[in-house]
Amino acid sequence: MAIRLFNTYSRALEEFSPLDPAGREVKMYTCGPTVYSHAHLGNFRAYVFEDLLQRHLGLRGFNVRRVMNITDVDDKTIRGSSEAGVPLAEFTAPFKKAFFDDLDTLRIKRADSFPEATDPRELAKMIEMIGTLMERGLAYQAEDKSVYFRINKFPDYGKLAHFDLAELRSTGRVKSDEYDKEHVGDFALWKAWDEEDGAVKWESPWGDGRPGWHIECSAMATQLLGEQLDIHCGGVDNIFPHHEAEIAQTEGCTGKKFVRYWLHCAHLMVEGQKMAKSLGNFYTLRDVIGKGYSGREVRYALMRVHYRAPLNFTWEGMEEARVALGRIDEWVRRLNAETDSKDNPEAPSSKLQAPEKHQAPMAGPDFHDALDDDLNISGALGVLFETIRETNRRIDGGEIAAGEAKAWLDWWGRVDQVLGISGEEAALPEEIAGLAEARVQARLAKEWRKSDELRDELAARGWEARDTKDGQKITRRGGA
RNA sequence: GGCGGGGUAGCCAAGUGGUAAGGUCGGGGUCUGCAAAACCUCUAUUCGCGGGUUCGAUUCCCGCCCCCGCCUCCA
Repeated sequence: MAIRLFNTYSRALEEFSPLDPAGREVKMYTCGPTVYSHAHLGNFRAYVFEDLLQRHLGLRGFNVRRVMNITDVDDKTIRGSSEAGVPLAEFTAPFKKAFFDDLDTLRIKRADSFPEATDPRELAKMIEMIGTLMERGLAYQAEDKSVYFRINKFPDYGKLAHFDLAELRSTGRVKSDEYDKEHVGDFALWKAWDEEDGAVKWESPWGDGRPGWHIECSAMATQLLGEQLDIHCGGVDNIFPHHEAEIAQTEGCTGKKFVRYWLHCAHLMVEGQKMAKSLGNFYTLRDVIGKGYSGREVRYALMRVHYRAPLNFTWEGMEEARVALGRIDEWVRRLNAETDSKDNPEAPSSKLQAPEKHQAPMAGPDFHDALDDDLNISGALGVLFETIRETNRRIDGGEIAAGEAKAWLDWWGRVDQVLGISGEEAALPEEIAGLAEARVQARLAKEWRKSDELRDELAARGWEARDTKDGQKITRRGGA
């Protein structure tokens, strides 16, 4: 089954085929964070979506080369460093580190490179591109000394967002100091230095200053991935102007189609509104972890809604994620028990004849097929949970042989290559083991009151005691 | 005003021209010393509203309503 993706450019589902179908290489560029504070959950929704996309393409045999930029110079980083009274690089460093820590917490695979806007090599590329645009009359230096892109010279400007330039209407977000431009829609390629920038400046043919935001991505993408990309992702708020500008700049330089597939994810909402730093209604990953949730629980909560639908962040949703993951964990444990507990791993399980060949037996829709359809995660999770219920039912009935349990674990392994949500068995702390043993003794003595107290005690510490036909089982609940 | 996304059970959310996946919550069971887990079972005659096409529409067409976002540097 072919992979189909919704392309913002055409506003239609398109069958995915990379530039180089033979090599199966996919060049993917994803807009990264501006490191002036901690990224918020809305940002991470986008990164989790991109991670899911990368993992699914990987499972389908594509070799994804991904680049994610780090914006470490802009108005906000400059303001932050000046308020903190430290050099720009010193101000952004801890936020860069925090960003990578957060990626790890959410089990987001690292991109192949994370270029930074202030890297001299990247700056050189930006200046080179601006120079080319100047030569071609696609850019001009205004009276304020800044260099702007001349959108009237680029007929395709507006094609991605489907905007008619004549219809552009100001929303008051235009800064008043941009009156030197030929057209209100012209955007800065190089921003001339002014006093507020302090020590932050680089030399260029047009005087000291710093790069505009958009040129950053054009330069890094072409420098690291080439003039044409397969996939470019971001949040819907990047469609205009950011990605529109990227197309104009890049194609203005190369004359080639910049991106084949534009993918954008919808916003994360809080109480029905977009989560945004500018609105002050945002949570950072650290806020949620601080409430006792684990990275994989957050990952699941961000991933479980289709990327093009708005996702409302709620604590109820976090609880649901916790319960659902606990169910998956328990299922995996049971399958493992079915493979472990049999006396002879060579022999089929005691109970029934074991079929020799256990391809995970699915008639009907497959997990990965669902994802082929524009990352239909709900459909895919539906397959997973139906599988869980069915295999649990058969384990209850003693119908699963060791070989089949093993086959299901293999199936889960492939599924989790994409989901990245499997739990890790936490080692039993001595203290917990002691309480558990005391409870076993109490139960043997039929001291129910004492055993119930010990169960509560364990629960208070995040461990659950269950009495099964094979004796007491201690498992970690929630978290991890 | 222009351009998008969305409106399906308490909540989250798939989906198909033929009569509604899955998750979660809640009720009832099996099991258990009691629980928990797991499983079984119940919970939308109905898919924002009104028309139309059709033997039949949640699914196609037309009109309308509501929510959210973008419209120059927010993922």
